[in-house]
Amino acid sequence: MDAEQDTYNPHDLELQVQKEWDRQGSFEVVEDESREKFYCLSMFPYPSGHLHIGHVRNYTIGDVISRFQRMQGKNVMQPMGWDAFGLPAENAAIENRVPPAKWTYENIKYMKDQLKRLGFAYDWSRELATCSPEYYRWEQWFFTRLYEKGLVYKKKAIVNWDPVDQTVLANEQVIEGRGWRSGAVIERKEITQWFLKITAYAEELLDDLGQLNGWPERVKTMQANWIGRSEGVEIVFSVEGQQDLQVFTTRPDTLFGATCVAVAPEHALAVHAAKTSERVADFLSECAKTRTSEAQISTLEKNGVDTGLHAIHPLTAEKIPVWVANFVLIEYGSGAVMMVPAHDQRDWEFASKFQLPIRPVVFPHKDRPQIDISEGAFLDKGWLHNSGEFDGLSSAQAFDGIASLLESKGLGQRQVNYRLRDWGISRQRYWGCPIPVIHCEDCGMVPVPKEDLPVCLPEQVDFDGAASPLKSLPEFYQVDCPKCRKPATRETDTFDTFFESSWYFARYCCADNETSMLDDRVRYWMPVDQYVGGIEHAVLHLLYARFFNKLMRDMGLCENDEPFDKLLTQGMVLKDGTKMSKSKGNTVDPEALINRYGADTVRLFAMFAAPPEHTMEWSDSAVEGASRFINRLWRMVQDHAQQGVVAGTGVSHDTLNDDQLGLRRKIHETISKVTDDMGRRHAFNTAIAANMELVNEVNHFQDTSPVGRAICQEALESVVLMLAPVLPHACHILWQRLGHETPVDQASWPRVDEQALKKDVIQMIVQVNGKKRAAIQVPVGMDSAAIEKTALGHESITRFVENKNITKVIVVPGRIVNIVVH
RNA sequence: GCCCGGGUGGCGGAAUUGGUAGACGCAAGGGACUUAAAAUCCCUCGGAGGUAUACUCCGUGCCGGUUCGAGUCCGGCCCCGGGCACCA
Repeated sequence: MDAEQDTYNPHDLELQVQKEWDRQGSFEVVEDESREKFYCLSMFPYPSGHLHIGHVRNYTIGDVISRFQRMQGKNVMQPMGWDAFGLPAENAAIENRVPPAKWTYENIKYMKDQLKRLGFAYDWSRELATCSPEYYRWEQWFFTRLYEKGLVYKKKAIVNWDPVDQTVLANEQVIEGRGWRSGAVIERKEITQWFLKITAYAEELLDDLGQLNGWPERVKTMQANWIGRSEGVEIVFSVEGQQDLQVFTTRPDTLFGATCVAVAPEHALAVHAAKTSERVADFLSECAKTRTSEAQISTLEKNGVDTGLHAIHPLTAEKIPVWVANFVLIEYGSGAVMMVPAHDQRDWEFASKFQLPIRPVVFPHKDRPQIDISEGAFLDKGWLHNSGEFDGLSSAQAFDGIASLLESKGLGQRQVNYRLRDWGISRQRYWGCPIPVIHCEDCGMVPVPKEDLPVCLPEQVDFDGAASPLKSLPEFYQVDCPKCRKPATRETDTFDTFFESSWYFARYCCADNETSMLDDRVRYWMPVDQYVGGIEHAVLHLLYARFFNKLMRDMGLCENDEPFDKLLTQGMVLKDGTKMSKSKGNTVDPEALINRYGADTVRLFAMFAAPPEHTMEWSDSAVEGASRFINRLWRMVQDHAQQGVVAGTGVSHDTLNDDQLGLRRKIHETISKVTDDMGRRHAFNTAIAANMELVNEVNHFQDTSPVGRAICQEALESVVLMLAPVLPHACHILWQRLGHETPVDQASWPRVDEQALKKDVIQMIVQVNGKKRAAIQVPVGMDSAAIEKTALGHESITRFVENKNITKVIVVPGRIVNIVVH
């Protein structure tokens, strides 16, 4: 062995090992019914140009899990691809005068190289990019099938409109109410858009959360709240001289307290009122200047204006005013609410501001209609008063009674409402998948037939950023109607990029199929066993992907109900206390770290710094320690190997001395802990810490006898195997040094030797009044009474208990003794 | 504003089921080796008192509660982060 190989030189070594993997095709997999499969997927990146540290964290987690599962003997598929459509490519096109396609493909090339340098065990033969026609043709086809099934429709929706650039802006492009390029004040504008009926699946999407046992509770909670199922009543208020007004409420028991009805600024009634009232018209144009996002709307000061119209209360026939209010959302329910100021805080604030009557009808006491609502509304359920025939009933009884009465009069209907809205998928942008529809004057909307797909996005375009170039490309939009062959117009909107990321996980199973979207291989690989990605995707992406999976299932394209069996939501990597993003310019480029320390160090650091689900604040000072550890392990294995490796690690347990037994116990305690940490808990940071502890112990173990060296070999082999998922390059070489010919990525995970774990005595802590006062050594299996006696006999304990009354002694065998005195 | 998380030494974090708070590592300080530096090795390292590696008290964002025992459970607050439907 030459001296040069004795020093750890990550750059040459990593390149050499990566070449070997490539040559062997180590991570290319095929379906094999005889083996248990494991599909490990990390959320694919947007090709922004460079990997940032959040990617490194995400993909290292996925890679460690994949390599760990390989060592458990599973047939592991870990693919990678590119979420390649999106706004940043358009921004770059404007900035650098380069077509989005060119920019994107160059980024992909660069980032793929970066991923390879990190040594991830990807099956690159399955690589896909969503901006390639081979990929998006199938979602175009899928869309046309959904259209046939009636799951797609058009309706008007509000967008951010830049009146100077004459274009639609994304929320992100609106900076403090102004267009990011033009600086013009943004307006709300209604335009016709395509929608997917996700609400038709609301119930199943909610119910099936119950079978996702491998998902974090918090993600399921967020999704459940997002879907927002609520049971209530849709009530009809007739309006003088107008169409009836439908109002949904979850609190029909408060109906007698309704003193006003409010509609959203976009509601037909409001628009009608504006024709005759200048005040209403002014208010609507004021509202039209506010942002479209819910976050913005909800922070607005509550404001409104009386339309002058009156609604008829369905049960009392009282005339109550109809207002327009800026906090009523047109997109939720019917865009109108009944206001019950006494029992809804928002309504209470509104009524207080505009001196509308506040009429309490639900009270905390059955017999005593008294309540103080001078400081705020009474939100709890209770007992009804001032409610006609329903006086004296509980809220629950009144809910039923009032609902039934309204139904019998044809003035209302029990209804389940969802907060979830249908998914608007149209984008008035260039760099996206063309929506495959043709508008024909005679035939109406005509989906592009399968044989005409894909509708390719022209890639050589002039792009100035104002409006989509597709709208000025007659060769793109001037087409013949597929039905009647008359001249017609092609849709120039593209899909929301979430469309692409909603099914890529299935396509990886058969990325090479040129004749259909999915095939039989999906049945082998799906569902994804482990999905890894950022917590910021907890609702939107993960909900859309679940929805698409159900659509695909209902079309017979796959069998599984849910796409992701287990989910690991990786915490954000923050820089300066906030999310890293290109637009904020606070990203950390891991490349410099790889150049300086090598990929293994970067991987080790990313996994050791924090548990995967934690948010972590970036700091580069600790990388040094990760590098030091690899060097130490390297030297230890080299030193050991130089004395000659020990073949076979069989040692006769009965003949070992205490130190030897101690190290063997440590080895197997570590294997036991690390297996659990990596396999079940995904606590990679503590798994690494446990290996570091073991390495420290080996370091202090000075036994050079044949038996001692055999145990040393066992320890080093265990560490190399357990760290191979994290440090695949270094461990590849170290495993060879320890005398193995089969590469470590094909080795089996070490097994726990139960015999080595045996202990004769254990330590127990003795407390007095809950404070630690002593530690005692007791034989394993000692009964509680004997433990108590030992504890009370300890000199540090007698000091604390003498002259006091012992009221209680709690003994938890194997854990603790607590003596209660006073 | 609404929904979901988080808050433990100088720093990242550990404590898995309510049972020894601070594992492992970083930074810092001291020492060994070296002509020197780097690397490496050894020691100290939550705060206060104390000669002390004896011992005592305090200590997990704040206030209160449950319990023999609370970082962990419950109630109320404060601060920070994520999402809020056209960033991905």
